[in-house]
Amino acid sequence: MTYSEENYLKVIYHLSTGNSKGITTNAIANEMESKPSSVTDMVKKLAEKELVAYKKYQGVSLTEKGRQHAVMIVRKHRLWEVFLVDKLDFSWDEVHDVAEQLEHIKSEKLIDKLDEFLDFPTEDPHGDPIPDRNGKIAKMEKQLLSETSLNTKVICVGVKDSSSSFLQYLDKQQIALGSAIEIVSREHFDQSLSLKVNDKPLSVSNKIAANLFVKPL
Amino acid sequence: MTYSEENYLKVIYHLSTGNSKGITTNAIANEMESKPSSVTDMVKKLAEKELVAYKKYQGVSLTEKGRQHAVMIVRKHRLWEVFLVDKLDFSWDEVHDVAEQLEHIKSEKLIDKLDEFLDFPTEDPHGDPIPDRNGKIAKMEKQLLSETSLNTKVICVGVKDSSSSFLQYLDKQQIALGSAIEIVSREHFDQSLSLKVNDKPLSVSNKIAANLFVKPL
DNA sequence: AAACATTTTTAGTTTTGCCTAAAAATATAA
DNA sequence: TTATATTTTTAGGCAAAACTAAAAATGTTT
Repeated sequence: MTYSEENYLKVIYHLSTGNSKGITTNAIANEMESKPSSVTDMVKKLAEKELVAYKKYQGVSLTEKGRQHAVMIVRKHRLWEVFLVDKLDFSWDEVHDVAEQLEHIKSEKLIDKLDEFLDFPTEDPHGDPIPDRNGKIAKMEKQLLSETSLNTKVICVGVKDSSSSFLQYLDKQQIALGSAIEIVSREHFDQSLSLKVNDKPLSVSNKIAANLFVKPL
Repeated sequence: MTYSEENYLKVIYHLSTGNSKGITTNAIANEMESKPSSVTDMVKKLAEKELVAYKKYQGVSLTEKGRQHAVMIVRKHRLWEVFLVDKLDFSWDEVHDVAEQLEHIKSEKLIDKLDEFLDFPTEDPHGDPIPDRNGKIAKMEKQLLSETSLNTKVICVGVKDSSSSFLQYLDKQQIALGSAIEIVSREHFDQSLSLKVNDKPLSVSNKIAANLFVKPL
């Protein structure tokens, strides 16, 4: 499996979650910052290897085999992120690009040993679940802050958008995984929220709230 | 710098140590398990980028810029080897292939943080020196066991050949870095040696002795 | 120094992964 | 439902990195 094939599988995997239909070549091309025609080429190759199911003009979807491969790449990516943050003191907004490279290292032993070394973490630094060595993903109860009702006490358990600008905003506001959040009021006009984050008052836009995962206390 | 270019630089670097003249395309092709014609192509490209000095039919040598790059790849390779052995419990005969992949990961921050995490090791698991972040290599006093005189007490500090078959042989004989070795006698016929390794008697062929680095106590 | 052998380079292909431009299929609108 | 717009695929090309086979240069013998 080449570097490039792995990237395609990963992208198709991510586009698939919560999307039951076939993934369009356009969507893939957008995500990969490439061209639809390039995607068509690669998708044919992946179909040849039975990693995706593909019918012309109908989009693609992962086969079970393809899904299994994709999940393993995600596992590697997220384990490396934990390593970078927990062991090498990277911050959560710095890990993505390096993990993108590390996820392609081929050695089952390496990844299982790393898993053990990190104490079998179940989530990465952004709160995303880490598949176990069999590809099983423990799903966590979580909801968007924007969809949470008033006066609820919740804790922050993840981010939807993990762009560094969003993560740096959260750092600035001292919101981290594990932060206690209470929704004090919701502005009707723009859906912005008044919060208490670790007992300190903070006002956030709906866009912020729509990218923060929380779970009830 | 591509993956392939890095591999060429690394190979040229290794062939250069202890070899003042230009490195032949044939030598490089042998080392890389490829063909001389392929080497010629790549060498031209590297010369274009001023990483090597190259004159047709005269072989290649690294420029200072090329040497600096090569040393950084070696630094990464050896640091990752330390990581694998010290932190993930790999044995010294298992690390090479994985380190070969990891050495191409691009992130200065990663490698400096890793260095720090490992406590700034000066040698890799085979006793080879690890260049510091400026490319400086501390050279260690060491000699081949085969060139050591009788009745000398030495300790094992490295291996010349780091193939897994040799390393596994050493494991079996319980010879490791730090082992105390005394040369009891040398057989004139085949230059084989009678040793005491950690006070236990052991007889080894000249070939073994010619691949073990030791230093006087 | 000429003849032969070896090494190195050149020339021309192949494969992979991408591209552009044009054609084909599908989706949307009048 | 036909016309128009959008999406997707095909066709043909390009660059990187490898290869084979042939040509050129260098080395080695006699």
